Amino acid sequence: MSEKDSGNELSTQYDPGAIERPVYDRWLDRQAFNATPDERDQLYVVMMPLPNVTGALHMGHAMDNVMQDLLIRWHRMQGDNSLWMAGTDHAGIATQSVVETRLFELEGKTRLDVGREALVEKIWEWKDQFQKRIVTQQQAMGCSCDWDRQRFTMDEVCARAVRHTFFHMFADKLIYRGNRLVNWDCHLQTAVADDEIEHRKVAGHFWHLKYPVIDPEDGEPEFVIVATTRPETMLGDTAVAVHPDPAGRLDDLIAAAREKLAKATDKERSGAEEDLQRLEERKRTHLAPLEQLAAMARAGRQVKLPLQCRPIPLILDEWAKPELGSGCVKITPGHDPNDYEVWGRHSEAIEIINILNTDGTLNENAGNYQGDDRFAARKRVVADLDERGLLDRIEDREIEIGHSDRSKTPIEPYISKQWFVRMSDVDGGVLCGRGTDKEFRIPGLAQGAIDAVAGDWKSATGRKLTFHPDATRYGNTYINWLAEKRDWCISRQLWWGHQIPIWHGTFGGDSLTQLITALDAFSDRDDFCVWATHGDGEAIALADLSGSTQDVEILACLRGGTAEEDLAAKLEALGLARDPDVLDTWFSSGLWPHSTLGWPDPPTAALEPGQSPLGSVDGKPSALDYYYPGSCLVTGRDIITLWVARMVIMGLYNLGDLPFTDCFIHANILDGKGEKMSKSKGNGIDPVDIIERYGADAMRYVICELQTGSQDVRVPVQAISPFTGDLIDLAKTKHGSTKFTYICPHSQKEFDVLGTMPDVPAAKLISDRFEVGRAFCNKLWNAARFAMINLENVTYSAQELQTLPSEDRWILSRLAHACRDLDEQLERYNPAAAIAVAREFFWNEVCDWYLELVKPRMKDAGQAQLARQVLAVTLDQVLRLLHPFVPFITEALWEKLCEQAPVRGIDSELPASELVVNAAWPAPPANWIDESLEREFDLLQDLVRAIRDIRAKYGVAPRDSINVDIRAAGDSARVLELLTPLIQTAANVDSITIAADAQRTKDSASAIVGEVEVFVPGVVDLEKEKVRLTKSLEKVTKGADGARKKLGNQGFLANAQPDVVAREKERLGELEAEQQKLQQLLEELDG
RNA sequence: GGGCGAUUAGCUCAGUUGGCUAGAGCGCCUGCUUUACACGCAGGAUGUCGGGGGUUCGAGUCCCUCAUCGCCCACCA
Repeated sequence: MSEKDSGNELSTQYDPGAIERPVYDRWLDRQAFNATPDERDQLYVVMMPLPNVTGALHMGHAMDNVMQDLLIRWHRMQGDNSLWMAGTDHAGIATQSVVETRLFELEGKTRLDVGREALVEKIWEWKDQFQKRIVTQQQAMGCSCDWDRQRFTMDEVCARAVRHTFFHMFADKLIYRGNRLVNWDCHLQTAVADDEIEHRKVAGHFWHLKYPVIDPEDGEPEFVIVATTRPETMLGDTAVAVHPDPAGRLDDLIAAAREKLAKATDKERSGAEEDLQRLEERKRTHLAPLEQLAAMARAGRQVKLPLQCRPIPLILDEWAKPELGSGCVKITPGHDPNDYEVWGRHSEAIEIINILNTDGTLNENAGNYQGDDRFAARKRVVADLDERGLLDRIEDREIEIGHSDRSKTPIEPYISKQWFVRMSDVDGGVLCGRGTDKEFRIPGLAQGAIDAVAGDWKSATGRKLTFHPDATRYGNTYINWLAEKRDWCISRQLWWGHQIPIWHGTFGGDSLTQLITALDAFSDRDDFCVWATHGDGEAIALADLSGSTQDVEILACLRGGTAEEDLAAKLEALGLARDPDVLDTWFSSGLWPHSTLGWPDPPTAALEPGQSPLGSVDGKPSALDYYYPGSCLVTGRDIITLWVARMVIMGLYNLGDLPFTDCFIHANILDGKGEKMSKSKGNGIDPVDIIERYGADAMRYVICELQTGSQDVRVPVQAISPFTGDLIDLAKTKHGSTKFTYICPHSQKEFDVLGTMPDVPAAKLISDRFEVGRAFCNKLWNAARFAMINLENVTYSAQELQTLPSEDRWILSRLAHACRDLDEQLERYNPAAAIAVAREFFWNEVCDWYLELVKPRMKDAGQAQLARQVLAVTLDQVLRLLHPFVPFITEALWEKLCEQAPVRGIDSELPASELVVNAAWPAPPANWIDESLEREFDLLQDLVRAIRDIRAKYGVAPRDSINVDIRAAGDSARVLELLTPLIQTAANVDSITIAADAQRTKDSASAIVGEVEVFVPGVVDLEKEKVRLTKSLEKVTKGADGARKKLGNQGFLANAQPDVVAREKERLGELEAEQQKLQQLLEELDG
C-alpha cells in the first residue's frame, strides 16, 4: 500500500490478485454456495453443461460459466433456493483418444499393447488431473457452484442411473441391437456419430471402371462402366444398378430445365441454357444404351466383377441417375450408405459383403487383397484393373471426405452390430415417468421432445420448454433436428465409458432350448430382462421362439446392483458374453439433471466423502424431489441437438417431466478473424491468463458486455511476446515456420501459441478487450475508497425521504429506476443491456454527478452526517446490484462497508448480511422514484454542460471560477433557484444571477438550454462566439426545417399515430424558439 | 444443394411492434497532476446503416434481388 493510504486501508489502485482467492475462500468457508432443500418453494436450479475432462477450459467455457453464475447469483440474492450443479464429463472418445495419443508419444505403445484395464487406469489419472485443473479455473472465475454436490459422469451414482435407464429402455423395446452401416473410425476403431464427422474437401479422383457383361448377346455392350472415388470398394460390389425408366427420368429433368430457363434472370440464362443442352445431348447419346441395360436388368442378366471373378446382377434402382456419369452405378452395400439403402430395397436379390477389418485393412472377403491397408489396396486395385484393360479413365476431381473429428482420419462406412435407441413413434406410445405420479404417454421419444417445445402437450405437469433469447430460431433448430427421428446409435467401441449391461450370444437347436430353460429361472426378477432377435432389431420373447430352428441371438440385460453380482457369472457360464462396447457419452450426460440428484433412489445414492446427502434429511424432501425439475439450462447453439434434446428425452422418459423450462443460448466467442476459438486452432485464450492480467471481475464484466443477443462476438486475440512483453495482434501478424508460430514484429524472433514446440518459446494469449473491465473495477474500487474516507463515524437514524436534499432524492430515484431496468434486462436474458444499466447508473450518475455534488457537504459538519448516511446506502445498493457481475470486488468492498457502516438505511434499516453473496437483492420502494425531480436534474445537467462547453471553448481553466447570468422565468427559474448551489459546485461557478430579464453583456459567451439562456461574461472572443452560435443555428435550423416539412406532409398528419404527430409538433416548437433565440443572440453580437 | 444468421463510426457491438436529429464502449483530437480514481476528469470529431430495386406519408428497421462472410444439415458413381 502506498503512503497515500494513511488513514484508510484501500490502495489507490485495485489489485484483484490480492483479494480474489481470500474472498473465494471466505465464500467456501461460509458455505455460501451450498444448496439444501428447505421450506422455500421459490427455487432456481442450473445444471452446468459438463466440461470434458479432455483438457483445460477456454473462453467459450468462460462465457458459459459466467452466464450461469450471473443468473444463479441474481436468483440467490432474490431469495430463491438456488442450486448450481457442477461436474465434468468423461467424454468417451475425446478423452480416450488424447490419452492414447499421449501414450503413443511418450511410450510408443498402443492401447492394444497395454490392455483395457491399464488404459482405463491411465485415463482415470488423466481425468483426476484435468478435473482438478477445471475446478481451479472455475473457482478462479468465481463460479458459485455447490461443490459439495459436484459429480463426474462415471461416478457410481451416475452409473447406476445409466444402468437403470438402459434396462428400462431395453425392456420397453426402445433399445435394440441391429446391423447397421456406421461411420467407422479405423484409427480409433470405433463407430462415430454423424455429428462427430467433419467434411473436408480434398483433391481426389474419379476412377471409371469397366465391368464385363456375361455372355453379351448381339448388339449388347461388352462392358458397363461405373465410376467411383474409392476403387477398392469394388471388391465388395454385389450389383450394378441402372435406372428403371431412363427416358422418363431424363424427360422430367429436361422439362424442369426448360422451366428454369424460362424464369431465368439475365445472369442465370447462360447457365440454364447450358444445363438444358447438356441434358438434351445426354438423351441423344445415353438414352438408348441405358434403355438397353434396363432391359437386360429386367431379364436378370449379370456382369462379372473383375478381380473377384464373381457374377453380380444388374438391378433396377432409381439411385442410378441417367444424367450422371455412365448412368450405371456400382452397388457396395457394405461400404456406402446409399448403396446400403439400395440393398434395403433389393435384399432378396443381392447380398452385403464386408471387405474391411476394424483397423482399415482388408479382410478375407477381399481375395488377393486380404491384409492390405485400404489405401494400399486402392493402388493395387487400380493397377490390376489397368493391367487387364478394365480401367476406362481417371478424372481429377475435388471430393469431400468425411473425417473423424477426433482422430482426423477418413471415415469408412462399415457394417457392424450396434446398439440403438428408437426415436420414432412406436405402437401404443412410450410410457414416461414410470412408477411416478407423473406417468403419461408420448407417441415416441423424438415426438415427445418436439411436443415439449411446440406441440399439443399432455404431460402431467404441462411444463414446456422455451429457448432464449430467440425462441423461434433456436426452437426450430431443435425441432428440425428431432423431426428426422433418426435412431440414435449409442454404442461406441471404446474402453472408456459406461459398459453396456448386456450379455449376449447366438444359439440354436438343443443349446437354445437348454438356455431358455436355464434363463427361465431368473424370470421372476425385476432386474433381469431377456429378448431374442434375428439380428434385425426386432425383439422376440423367448416364449415365442418355440419350434424355431433358426439360430437366434439372445440378449440379456442386467439392471446392475445385485443383479450383476448374482447373475453375471451365471450368464457367462451359460455361454453368454458381456458386450464389450461402451455407451455414447451423451447417453450418460443426458441423464445429468436427474442422475446427479440421486435418481432412481436418492437415499441409497453413492457419495464421495464430504458430499451433501441426496436423500431426505430432517423431514425435508430429497434432493431429487426438491430440485427436479430444474430451471434454466445455459449453453451454446451447437449443443441444442447433441445434449438439450437428449436431456429432454431422458427426463421425460425417466421422470415424466422436463429437466428445465428455459434454455438460454449464449453467443460463441470468435477470434479477430471471425473464427471460433479453440485450443487446437491456436487461437484459444485460457481464462486464467486473462484473470492473471486483468482480474476475474474484469473478465466477467467484459464477458457480460459481449452477450448482447444471438450475435456471435469477435474478440481480437493478442499474444504477449515472450521476448519483449509487447502485445501482438495475431490477426495482423505474419506466421513463422508453422501455422502455430508467429514472428514477433519487435524482435523478429519466432514464438509459438500452442506451447508444444520444443525449441520455440511459447507466448500467452490474451485480449486487450478486457482492459475495459479492469478500468471499471478500478473505478468501483476508488468510488468505494472515496466513500470509506468519508464514512467515518457514520450513524443511522430514520429519515423522512421528503426532507432529504434534492441530490439525495435524485440519486435514490435514479437507483430505483436502475434496479427496475436491470431486472428487466436480465429477465430478457440480455446481460449486456443489464450491465450497461448498472454501469451508467454507477459511473455516469453516482460518480460523475452524485459524488461530486456531495463533496461540499462532507466538509460541512452540519450536513455531513446525513450525507454520509445516504452515501452509505448508495454504496450498499451499488455493491448489491453489481455483485452478480463482479462478485469478488463487491464482496471485498462489502466487508469494508460493513465495518464502517454496520447499520444502513434511509427511512428504515436495510436487511443486514455478513456477505453480499447472500444479501438481499435491491428492491427500492416505489416512492423513491420522483419523475419531476429527475426532469429538474436533466435541466441542471444540461445547463452545467453548456457552461463547461463554454469554458472548454474559451479556454477557461477548470479551476478558474466564473460568474454566470441566467435568463429564465417561471418554473425553470424556480427550479434553478433551488439548485443554485449544485450548479456552483458542478460548474465551478462563483456567483449566479437568475432573472427573467437578465441582460447579456457585450463580452458574454452564451448558450441556450431549452427555455433558458446562459451568459458567461468576460470571456468572449467576438469572432469565435459568432462561429459557435452560427454553427448551433445551422444545426437547429436543419432540424426545424425537417420537422416543418414532416408536419406539412398531409400523409404524415393523416396516417401517423397522434402521439407521434404531437411529439413532432412539440419538437418543432422548441426548435423554433431556440432558433429565434440564437438569431437574436447573433444580432446582439453584431449590434 | 437445403436451412439459419451476419454485413451500422477506425475497432467491437446496440438499435424492441417502421416515427431517428442513428447510439455505446474502445481508439482518435483538445484541454486538465480539479487530492476517490490518468485504469481518471471535462469537451470534441467521426456514418450514402454492404449494393440495387420496391412497399409506405415515413425504411437502419418490412419485401425482392445481388454481393461478401459465417454456422448447421445433406449429397456428390
